[in-house]
Amino acid sequence: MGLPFRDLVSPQQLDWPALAGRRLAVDAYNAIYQFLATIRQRDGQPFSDAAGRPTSHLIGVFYRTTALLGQGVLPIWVFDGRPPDLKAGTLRARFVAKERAESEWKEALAAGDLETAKRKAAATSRLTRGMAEECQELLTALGVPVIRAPSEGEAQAAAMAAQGQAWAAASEDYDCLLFGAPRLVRGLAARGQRSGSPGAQVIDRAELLAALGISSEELLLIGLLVGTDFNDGAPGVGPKKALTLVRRHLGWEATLAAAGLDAAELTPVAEVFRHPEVAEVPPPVFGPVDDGAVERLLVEGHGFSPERIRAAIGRARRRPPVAASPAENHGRQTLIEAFGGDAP
DNA sequence: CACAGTTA
DNA sequence: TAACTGTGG
Repeated sequence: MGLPFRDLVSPQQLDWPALAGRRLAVDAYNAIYQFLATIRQRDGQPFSDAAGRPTSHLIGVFYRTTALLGQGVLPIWVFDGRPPDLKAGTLRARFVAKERAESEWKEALAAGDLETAKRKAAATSRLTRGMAEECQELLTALGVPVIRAPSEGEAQAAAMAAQGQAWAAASEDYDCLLFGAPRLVRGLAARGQRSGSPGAQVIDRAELLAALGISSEELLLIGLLVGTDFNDGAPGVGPKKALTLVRRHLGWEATLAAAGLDAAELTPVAEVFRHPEVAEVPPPVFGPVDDGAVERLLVEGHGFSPERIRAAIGRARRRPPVAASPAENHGRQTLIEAFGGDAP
């Protein structure tokens, strides 16, 4: 899945006030897949409405978004378009892995092993076109901008951060860094309004390169060596070995050759990262929550509890004040700007 | 995942 | 108030 960069990066912890007033280009598919994997019952069965239609994606998107807004964080949800042709192999492998997890889930259930069952069930998650559209509809009703990327959502999110339309890209996958995001926000689980709640971690791309002593192209090389969604990587080479090799600064061809990879074959893969297919998008605008539309979708459409929905919308409206001093406010958007000059 | 109710 | 546990759909 994502690049194994955990051992290479040293993230900086951010509390909620540090994120307030900032726009985040959220990798929607990454977040929703996590919701589908984790918002499940004890036996691994996903949540569903009375008609048996899944609702885990809606629960996750709704509560994540209202929690972020309640913290003053401004999420722009960026959805995937058509995957690059080079991803076909990865997509096939994922399909096979899901089939396998499906049978292992059933086996665990038959054996009465609920813990394994839930873990296997998580790996069967499928995000359908209809589910993505439903999430987009919900987000629009919440007054939150939705971007449909032409191709990879992470690439679009990275581009938006690079262009300053967002402060950072938000994803659990490190791929955003290869796509050029200047900052990557991870761990965006918005554990309530509670004091001392964790907030999130940020990885600054320039700081990362400086700390590792490598260039942008060399970071891409590490990706190619360990493998991405678009290539297999060198056998036996993980992040540590890849970094050691890249630090010899042998250059593009020699580095790949040293790991037994064919540079010519990897040029199109590198191009996906260097020049990803992204769209120019208008400045994202946040609007007011359309209570009626949210309730129609969640309460009437899927049997959510109206009390819970109203309570969460209320929390989303109760945003913290914008940063106190101009210095602290640097790089942030005031809530009046964010809400199209119509702050409540 | 995030909420809500419970417990100490 | 914080930590824990069951529930939501």
